[in-house]
Amino acid sequence: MSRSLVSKNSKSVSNVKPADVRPEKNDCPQLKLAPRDRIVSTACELFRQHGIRGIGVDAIAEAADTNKMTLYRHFGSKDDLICETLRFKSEQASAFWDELEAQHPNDPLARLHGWVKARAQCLADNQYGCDLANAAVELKEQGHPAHAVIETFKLAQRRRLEALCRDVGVSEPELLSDTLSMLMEGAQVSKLATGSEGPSMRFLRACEAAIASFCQPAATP
Amino acid sequence: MSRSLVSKNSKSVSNVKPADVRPEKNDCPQLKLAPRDRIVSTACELFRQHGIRGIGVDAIAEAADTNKMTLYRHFGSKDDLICETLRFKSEQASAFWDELEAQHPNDPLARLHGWVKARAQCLADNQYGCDLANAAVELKEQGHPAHAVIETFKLAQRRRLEALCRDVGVSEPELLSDTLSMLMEGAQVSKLATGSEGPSMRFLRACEAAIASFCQPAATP
DNA sequence: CATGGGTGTGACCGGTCGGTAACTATACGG
DNA sequence: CCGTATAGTTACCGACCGGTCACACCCATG
Repeated sequence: MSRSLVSKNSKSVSNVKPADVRPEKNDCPQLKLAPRDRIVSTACELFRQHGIRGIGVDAIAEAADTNKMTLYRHFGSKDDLICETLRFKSEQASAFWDELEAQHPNDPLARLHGWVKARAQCLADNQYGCDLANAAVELKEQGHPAHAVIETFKLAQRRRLEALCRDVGVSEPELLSDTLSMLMEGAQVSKLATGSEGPSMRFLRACEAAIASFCQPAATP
Repeated sequence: MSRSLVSKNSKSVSNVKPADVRPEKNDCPQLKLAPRDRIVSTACELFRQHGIRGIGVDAIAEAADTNKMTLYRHFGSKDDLICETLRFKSEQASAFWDELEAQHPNDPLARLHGWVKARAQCLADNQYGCDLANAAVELKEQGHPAHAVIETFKLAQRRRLEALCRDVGVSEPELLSDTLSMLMEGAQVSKLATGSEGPSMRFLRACEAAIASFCQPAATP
């Protein structure tokens, strides 16, 4: 008598059909952006909601209020589109850093706390984690062009955070920077896996504690 | 003149065909375990390598040196199999905790450091991160039975780590526990996204620094 | 030797995938 | 007003997906 001979016909792993997406077509009318831009931003959203492998090009095109042919005229393949959406997200993140710098000029510590606060807010706002990191998890085929985009993005983020920690004048800026990076990345995936009542609920306090401990003259006795 | 009209016919998002997997069939002969167990452990490995959506039931069955019918006689659906592999991994993790307890009886602090060291080793050894967390990232369909398995697992892990921190007698055990959880989760996905030269390279030091700072009477001035 | 449960085989199903072809409709700049 | 470029439409392709069927097989137990 073997175990688990139950629950047939679930189908929940299969992709999302165009019909499931259509109702959201006009949620963000995007006021007649160029088709290409509509496709990119729609793909961003659908990749994030359903996963890269979980949504088809047909559904993306339809949700973007266009069609597959037009999509393929702008992007040679789905992989191309994936890379483009990741680059798009990269640029948004880069803009966030510029904004942060503008908000707290000449005050690195305020910038660092601003960073933590913004990340915590972002964590609370969306339930899908970092698109770039999720893509890295989802796309296992090594050599996939997306990996280069992801790595470039993560490297840039790391550099900026490390530079910020250095500007604050903290002891061991690389260690603090990488600690904060891991806390952030971990908070996002943890929220996906465990829900908002999991470890991620203490993300902000964990970051502040880490920063405080590195601002002390030395944490070792 | 629009951008990126290049690179057609990549296909790298498509699933792995049985033929691609067959050569590895005998890598781990598993010495004629029962078909059911061969399927579970093979599925574990292939899910981890290719992602849950990236491998088909046919390929799993073939790699397990059996066939699709037998697979479906033991597991009513692919989703069933997914859940079973996640439960399998959960049990392995649970066994790891027991082992840890046996290695350092009556010495919570050694146990905590042992945990960090083991996690760091695991991080160095495998390149695929936490299977349960990866599944959470990959399976966006809410209501998927795997989510319950994942949540149960993560909850158990969190409880054990928090109990350990409490036993150590640290200040704010929940905060340290969740900090370590996030560091670990973050290190794994960061390694996937950024590679082994990214933030994850400082995972061990980050953990030790966190523990040290919580062992101080107080980190706040 | 029979019988019956677990296993292997191969064909098959409807559906979706990523991607393409051929043709039409629209917009815009000269 | 025409030519060109872009966008929309429909149908199609081969491949693969998760899942099922009927049937032969093996082998232990009675």
